[in-house]
This record gives sequence, structure tokens and C-alpha cells, in this order.
Amino acid sequence: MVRPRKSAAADPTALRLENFVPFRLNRLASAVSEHLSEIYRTRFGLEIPEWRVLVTVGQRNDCTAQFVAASARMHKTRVSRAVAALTKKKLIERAASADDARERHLQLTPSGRRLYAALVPFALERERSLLACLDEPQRRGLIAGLTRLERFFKLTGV
Amino acid sequence: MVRPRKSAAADPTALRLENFVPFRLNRLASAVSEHLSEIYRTRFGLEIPEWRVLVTVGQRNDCTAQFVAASARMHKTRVSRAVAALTKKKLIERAASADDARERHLQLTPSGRRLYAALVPFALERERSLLACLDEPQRRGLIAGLTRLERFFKLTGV
DNA sequence: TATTGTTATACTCTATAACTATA
DNA sequence: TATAGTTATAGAGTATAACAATA
Repeated sequence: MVRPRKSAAADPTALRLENFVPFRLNRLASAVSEHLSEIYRTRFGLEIPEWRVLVTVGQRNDCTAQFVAASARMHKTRVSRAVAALTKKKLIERAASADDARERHLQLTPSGRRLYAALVPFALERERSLLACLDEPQRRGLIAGLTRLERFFKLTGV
Repeated sequence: MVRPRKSAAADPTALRLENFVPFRLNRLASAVSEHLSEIYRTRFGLEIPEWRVLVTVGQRNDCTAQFVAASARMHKTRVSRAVAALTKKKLIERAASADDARERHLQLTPSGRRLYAALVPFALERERSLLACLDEPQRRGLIAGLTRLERFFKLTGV
């Protein structure tokens, strides 16, 4: 069909979508996201918001919905619904808080902990296998680039 | 200051969302996307799908909707609607094709070309200012990493 | 019978707003 | 009066499916 891609960096005043970093970032992020959400769903029965909540709660075991929202950058309604879904699946429990009755302390149930324990190595393995296609300087550059851009957009440090 | 945020590599069996590359990629991509779509909308009156179509058509001036869909990785209905919106704004024209009457040849109108000419330097400037927060090895690493991961996910080459 | 492109419809995702129960 | 969290509702955005015109 149409002869593809390039010889592109040639004209610096031309914009080729396929070389435009914001576009590439977006395209890559959705490919990665699709790839992983497929795994989370079929393998662990979790949607992405549920996955994020499970991981955040599992990481400190005992935190509020508000904390999850801030650290996973999710809207509180999204957190609330994910928590409800996880509760229904008996993976998470909502315990009353002693010092503030409006809050709920989120904790993994035993089966939530089991799922978490199975899920984490799996996710890390996926991450490793993604990054395995990079050599060391590339990997470092990518991570450093991510870090800088995150700072640029003030995404970290919640 | 090269103190990135880790202490996380400490326990390789722990998953911290803020260090998990797929999550970071996603979060960064949506921040960039939000940032740019705000500009496209307020400054040029374009939604992202329209922007992508405009850029793709402008780059070769004369292509079919199918080509746009393949090269910008958009669903054909999304292309169709973006083309309709751009046509309504008189930025694009649909011309009949000589060799296949099902196809339409998409071309920028004079005002579409003017918008394109204003938009491209602007977008490239934004890209440059994003990447300006990286030093040269980081920039190269990031780009190389993107390229490898794109290959991994078979995103290139339309 | 397959393909280009359009439209209608449905679905997913997410946010806004309104609410409750606290503080 | 403000906050934690929930729920109802509405709004994007996008895909599926049905369609018309052509190959």
C-alpha cells in the first residue's frame, strides 16, 4: 500500500505525527495500558481502577480513600466505585476510623492479600519484560526522562 | 540535582505505583495530552482528533480517510467525524476520486493551510519546550526508548 | 462479495453535582 | 461551614453495527 515512514528529521519545520513526542507518548501509553488491562481482567478479574486501588492499599495496608485518590491520581468517585467493586469481591474491607467517623480505613482481606501477592510479581515481571527491549543507557534515559517530565508537569510528590 | 525518586528499587518484590513504568507512562501521557488539547482548543478551536487529521492531511496534502486512520491510529468513525467537523469549519475539502468513487481525497482549504502553517511551529515549539527539561543523553535515551517500545508493541510502520 | 466512508446506536469512562454523615 | 465518602446523573469519547455507494 502506501510506503511508510520516513527520512523525517530532514525538515525541522515539518510536523510528522509519527515523530511528534506527545503523540508517540500517548499512543505508547494506550498500547501498554491495553496490554496490561487485558491481563488484569482475564487473569485477575480486575479493572484498572480496581487494580490501582488494590496496589495502593496493599502497599501500605491501611489507608483512606482520600489517600488512594491523591497517590494514584484518581478522582474520589472513581476510587469510591473501585473500592465498592473490590469490597463486593471480598478483596478489601472498610473499617470505621476511631478518630474520624467519616473516614474508612481500607485494608486487604486475606484473599485480597493473596491476590496482591500473586499480582505484584506478575506486574513487575511484565514491566521487566517491557524494559528488557532497552539497553542500559536507554533504560536509564527513559526513566530519567520520565522523571524530569513528571517534575515538569508536577505529577509527583502528591 | 539528579536525585530521582527511588529508594524504591530497594525491595525488588514491592510494587510502588509511583515507580511502576506503565502507570507513570499513562499518567504522563494524559498530562501532556491535557496540556496540549487545552492549547489546541482555546488557541486553534480544534479537538484532538481534528488536530490529528489536520496534521496528517497537511503533511501530504491529499490522502484518503483510510490513510489517516492507519497513520494516525484512529478508528475510521473517529476520522469520519473529525473530517466532518473540519469540513464544517471549512478547513478541509473532500474531493471525489477519479479512480475509485468510494474514496474521497482530503485536502486542506486555503484557510486550513493557513491554520496548519500557524499550528505546526506552535506544536513543535511546545514539544521542544517539553524536551528542553532533559539533557542530551536523557533526550536520546527517551526517544530511543520510545522507539524500542513502539517496535515492541508494533505501533509503527502503519 | 468485499470495501470506503457515513450514520445511528450503545457502551465505557469519568466528572459534576447533590447528598449523608460527620467534624 | 467544611470535609469524607457515596450515589445519581450527565457528558465525553469511542466502538459496534447497520447502511449506502461502489468495486
